[in-house]
Amino acid sequence: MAQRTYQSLRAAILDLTYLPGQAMRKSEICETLGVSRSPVSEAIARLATEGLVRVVPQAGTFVSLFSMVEIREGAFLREAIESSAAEYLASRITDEQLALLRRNLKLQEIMVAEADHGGFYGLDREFHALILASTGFRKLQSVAETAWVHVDRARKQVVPVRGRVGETLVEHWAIHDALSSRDPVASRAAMGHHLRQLLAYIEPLEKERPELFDPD
Amino acid sequence: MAQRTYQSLRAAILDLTYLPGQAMRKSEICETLGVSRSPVSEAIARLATEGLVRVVPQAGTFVSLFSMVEIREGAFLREAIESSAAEYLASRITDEQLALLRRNLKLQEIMVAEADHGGFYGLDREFHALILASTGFRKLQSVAETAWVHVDRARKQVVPVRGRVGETLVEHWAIHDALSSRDPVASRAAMGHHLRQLLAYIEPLEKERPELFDPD
DNA sequence: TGGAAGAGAGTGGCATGCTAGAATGTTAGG
DNA sequence: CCTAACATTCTAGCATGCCACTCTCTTCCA
Repeated sequence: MAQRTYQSLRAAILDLTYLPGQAMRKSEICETLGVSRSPVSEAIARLATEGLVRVVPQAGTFVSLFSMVEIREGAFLREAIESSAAEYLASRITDEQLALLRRNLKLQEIMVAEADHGGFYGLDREFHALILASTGFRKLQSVAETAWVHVDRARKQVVPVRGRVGETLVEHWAIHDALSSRDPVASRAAMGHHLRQLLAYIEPLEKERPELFDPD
Repeated sequence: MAQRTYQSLRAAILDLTYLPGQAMRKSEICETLGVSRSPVSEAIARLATEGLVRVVPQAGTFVSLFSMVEIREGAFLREAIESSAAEYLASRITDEQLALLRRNLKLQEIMVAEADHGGFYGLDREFHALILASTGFRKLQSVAETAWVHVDRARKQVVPVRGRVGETLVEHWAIHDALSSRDPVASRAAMGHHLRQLLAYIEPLEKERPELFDPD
């Protein structure tokens, strides 16, 4: 049940139900979720290790502000992980795994045609998860997701405004093509290029919404 | 003070004071460290997220067995992170940072000459920490360390037997040289080559001490 | 004698009282 | 009117009681 409160709080932070900088009152959370302080404390401890909240002893826990340093760091980490995964996978990926990728990409094309951005976003996540899962390493996805969490929180502030599903789809196909031709160098390059795109969309946010950011 | 018990337990697991598979009794830990169950629970929760212990609800907490899959995954992750860091750093590293690396390497040479393996190991860690810190990303080191922890636990079973400080020193210098010549490709290659060496020393352990391993 | 069922001990997880310290609002003094 | 010190109120963190569940050892029956 601590797991449940953890996921609940995490989701609330990511979709800005809890605003950056806002205090998270344990007593409030307890009565809202109908649980005791123990599971809430454990959940907050996990959120603190992820950097989503900042705990000040004997004072309070606060939702972390956006930090351009942490966002860049998260982007760097995910690029390091997924680019290496693509390179590693190029010489090992099976035809079945490639077929799963193609199936996912076909669905992405439908979502683009129907302008279903929510559906596209889900398939985007699944596409990257498929690639990481194909390596056979089980925890890679959770590490990448943890690294990515700060980028993702900022992305939600930007992407509804400036979508780029068309370009994203092309880049996804490029990754698939590099993998299917079993070219490690091209696979790393395609994945790296793809992941570097988003950061350019996020950078301006610091100037547009400075109140959300931690003055590093 | 939960932090203190966490570090204490973590160290005990890493140097095999707690053997793989052994049960960790909370009550025992409480009276040993003289603390209550709350900080112990929090520490164990953190260890569980790192994969160092396995918690079976209402049954017990057990030190994780070695797992060749997790060891390979940790090695993959660290290579992904540090190789990318080396590539990233090649075009950004300052002369001061290079000087710090050189100073560290000079000390490593002394340790090799004096056959002080413990001292060399400490400098080895510092060398890699220096490189990660030079990127300006603050959490990189803790992520790499968390990823590496399973490899490190296995390493301690091997390296006292089969040291390779001489070869390691040569590889460290190669990394430094690639960085100082500001060559991203060579830097990534040198770091990747260096990190891939250790795994070859660990692989045989699975056959030598199968009782320590989780039959994946 | 073997196997299964039951009783007991032990475990992790949740709930809750308590304490030390930080922040804020108020009051007293300059 | 401003400043500084104090008191009140809040917080996180630790200690501890309680409970539901698991495991093991013993006992009883086939």
